[in-house]
Amino acid sequence: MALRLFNTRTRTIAPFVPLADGHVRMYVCGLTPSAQAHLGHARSFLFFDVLQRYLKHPRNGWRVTYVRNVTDVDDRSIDASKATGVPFEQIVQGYFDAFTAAMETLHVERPDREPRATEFIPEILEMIARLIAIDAAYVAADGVYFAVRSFPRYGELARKNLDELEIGARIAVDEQKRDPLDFALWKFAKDDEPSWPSAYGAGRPGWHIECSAMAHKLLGEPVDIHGGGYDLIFPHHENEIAQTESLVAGHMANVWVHGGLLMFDGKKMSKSLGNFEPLSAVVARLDPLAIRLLFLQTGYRKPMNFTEDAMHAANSALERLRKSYHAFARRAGAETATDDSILRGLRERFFTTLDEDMNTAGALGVLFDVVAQAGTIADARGAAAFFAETFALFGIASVLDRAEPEAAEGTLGADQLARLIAALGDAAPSDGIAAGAESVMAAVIAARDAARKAKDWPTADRIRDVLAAEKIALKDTADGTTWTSGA
RNA sequence: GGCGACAUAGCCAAGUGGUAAGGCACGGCUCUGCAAAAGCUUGAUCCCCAGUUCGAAUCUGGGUGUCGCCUCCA
Repeated sequence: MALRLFNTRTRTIAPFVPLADGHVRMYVCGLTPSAQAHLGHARSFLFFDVLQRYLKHPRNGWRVTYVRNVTDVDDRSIDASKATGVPFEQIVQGYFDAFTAAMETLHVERPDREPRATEFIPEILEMIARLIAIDAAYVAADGVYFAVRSFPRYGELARKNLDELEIGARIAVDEQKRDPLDFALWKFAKDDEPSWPSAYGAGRPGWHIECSAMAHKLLGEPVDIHGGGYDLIFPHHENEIAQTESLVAGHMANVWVHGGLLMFDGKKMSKSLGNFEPLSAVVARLDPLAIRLLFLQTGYRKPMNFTEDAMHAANSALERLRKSYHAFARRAGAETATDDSILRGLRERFFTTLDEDMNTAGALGVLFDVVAQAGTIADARGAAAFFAETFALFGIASVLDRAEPEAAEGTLGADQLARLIAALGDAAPSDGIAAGAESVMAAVIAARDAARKAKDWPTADRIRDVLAAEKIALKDTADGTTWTSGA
C-alpha cells in the first residue's frame, strides 16, 4: 500500500507518485490578507501542512518543495486604504503578520516559499504579453482580459459548461468585455490607486494570473500537487488552468487537491458574510492543538460545521491521548525491549488508513485503539515511540511535552480568603489574608485531612461544601489533596 | 435557473458490496468514608421509497433535506 489521493480534475482516488524522482512540488493558494484570517483558512492550511509532513515522512520519504502564495494586493485592500488613508501595504502586512503568528501557534510549518504577488510583477506581465500574442487575451478600456472562448477546455476542472454558465450568470454585463465570463489579467489604475507600469497602462494584476505566474516561475509545469479550498475550484483554479495551459503543453498540475469548507452556524465561514471570529482571537481563546485534532477528526474534503461542543470534545480527546502517552512513557523506563505484534499491527493499520486519501480521522481512530489496548501492549517503549511519531506527523507533538496539570492552581480574591479564614477559626494561619491563597488553602486542606483521619465525616464534608460555595474544587489523589479554583 | 457535494447512535465522525472504527456526552461498574479525579464499560442497521445482488450504509433510479459553486472568498 502506498499513498493515494483524490484528484479533483479526474474525480477519482489514484496512487500518488511524484513526477520527478523523489521530489514533490506543491503549490497551494494562500491568503489574501485584506481582512482578518479565520478558522476556515486555518483548516485548509492545516490540512496541507499535514499532507506536506506525510510526504516527507520516512514512510514516503520524498523531498518536498512547498509554495504557498500571498495575494498582497487586491481590490479589498485598496478600498480599505482609500477609506482609511493607511497605505495598502501596511494593511496587508498587518493582517498577514496576525495570520503568520496564528499559524505558528497552530504549529503549521512555514512553506518553503511564500511569494507575494507584488514581487512577481515582471513575470505576470510577461505571461500577459504571451497570452495577448496568441490572442488568448486582449486589451480593453479598463484592463487586460483573458478570453475564455479562446480556451476550448474552459470549465473542465469545475465541470461547467460555458453556455450554461452564461445563462445563469450573475456577473454584471460589461460592455468592454468580449464575453461576460472573461476575467481581468490586469486592472488599470483609477486616479491615484497603487499601480505598476505596463505596456498597456499602469495598473495591478488580477488575482488569477498571479498564481499562474508564480507557480510557473517557482515550480514550473506540471507541479505534483496544486491545492486550495473547494471554493477556489471555480473560477480561480479554472482560470489558472486556462491561463497556464494556453501557454504550456500538458497540464499545469498533476493532482488537484481541494479542502472542504468550514461552516459556522450552517453557513460557510467567509469574508463576505463576516460570520467569524478573527483567527488570532480564536487561537488565543482555544487550545491550538485541540483545534488541530478537531480538524483531523473530519475528512479533509468534507464540509465541516464548527461548534464549541465539538471543540470541547476535541479538548478531552487530546487530553486522553496525552495521558496515555505518559503512561506508556512511565512504563517504558522499566521494561526490556519486546517484540510486539499487536503494536506492529496497529502501526501498520494507522498508515494504511492514512494512505487512503489522507484519512486522518480513521488513523486517529487507530491511535485510540492503542489507548484502549494499552493493557495488552507489551512494548510500552514502542508504543510511546509510535505516539511520538504520529503526533509529530499530525503536528500535535508538543502536547506530549505538557507536564501533568499543576497540583495546586488558581488565585483567590481577598474576600474569598477572608470567608475561608472565618470558616477555619483557630486553624487559620496567624497572619490571615496576608498569608496568601497557598497558605490558607494548605490550612483548609490540613483541617479537612485531620477530620477525615478522625473519621469526622460531617466536618470533612462541611469544609468541602464551604469550598464549593467559593467555586473551589478538591481532588484527593494518592499524593495528597489538590485544589483548583474558578469555573 | 445550471452544476456539484453531503445526509451514519444525544453531538462529532470513519467506513464505497459480506452482517456498522473511534472521539465526546449520558448511564452502569471499579476505586474511593462520600464526592471529585482516574480506569473499564453498555448504546445505532446507516434520511425516505423502489430496484440490482446470494448479500448494500456502501451500486442504480426517484424523492426529501442541508450546503457549496456559478460574484471577491481557504
